[in-house]
Amino acid sequence: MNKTIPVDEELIDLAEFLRTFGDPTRLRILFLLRRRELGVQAISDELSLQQTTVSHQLKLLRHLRLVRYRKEGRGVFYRLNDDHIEQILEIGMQHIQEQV
Amino acid sequence: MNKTIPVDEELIDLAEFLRTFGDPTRLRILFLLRRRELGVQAISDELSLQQTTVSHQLKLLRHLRLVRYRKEGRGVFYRLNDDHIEQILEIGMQHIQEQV
DNA sequence: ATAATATATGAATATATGTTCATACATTTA
DNA sequence: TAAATGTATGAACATATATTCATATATTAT
Repeated sequence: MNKTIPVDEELIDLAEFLRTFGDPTRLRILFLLRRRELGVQAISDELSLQQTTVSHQLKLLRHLRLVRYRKEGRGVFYRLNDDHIEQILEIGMQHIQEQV
Repeated sequence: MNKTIPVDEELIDLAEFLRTFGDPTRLRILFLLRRRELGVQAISDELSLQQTTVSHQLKLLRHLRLVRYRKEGRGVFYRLNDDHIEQILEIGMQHIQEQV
């Protein structure tokens, strides 16, 4: 394993990426999308969040590539971007469920 | 795999845990500790950070169990808590290094 | 006991972040 | 084209967070 410290730009990108997992609302959206692809409306309804709140958070999730999306008709459908996302959620859950 | 959404308390704990990876200073500390156990002074010197800055961040890292520590003499020596920490750093690095 | 060394903590401040309101943009239907 | 539907965006506000300064606590050495 490579034990060097990443350069500043990488550290900033990495922090930005991992920070995106650091909000309960975004986590709810991610856990929901872990099940299946969903549109904005469906996410809002399922989680009882305002559409604008969901859209703002999805914008972040898109930019940091935690989710992908496709447009169909007047809807936009989101899903998790790749396996990394589920892996981090999984490891995180393991960690917090450990006896302290 | 279990596809349910964690309950609120878990979501808050998980967010708090993962958010802790979301700052470049803390990431620097974690990558440094990935190599070997280190005292506060050594961390400050190595990363050119003030001792108080490092102590404040280590307090966070302790509380969220990203690091463990042991006291020896007048020093306090920190190391990564468990494999989860390295795993998340590793997956995160993979993610940001992917071609966009 | 006093001084020296190592680490931790509280308050203050500047910056970042999440949610809401208002509104814009895009696509489909009438 | 106008209305309806679905989604996105900008500004504002309240709260959270990172760093610094001042100082406290703990351990060792004199």
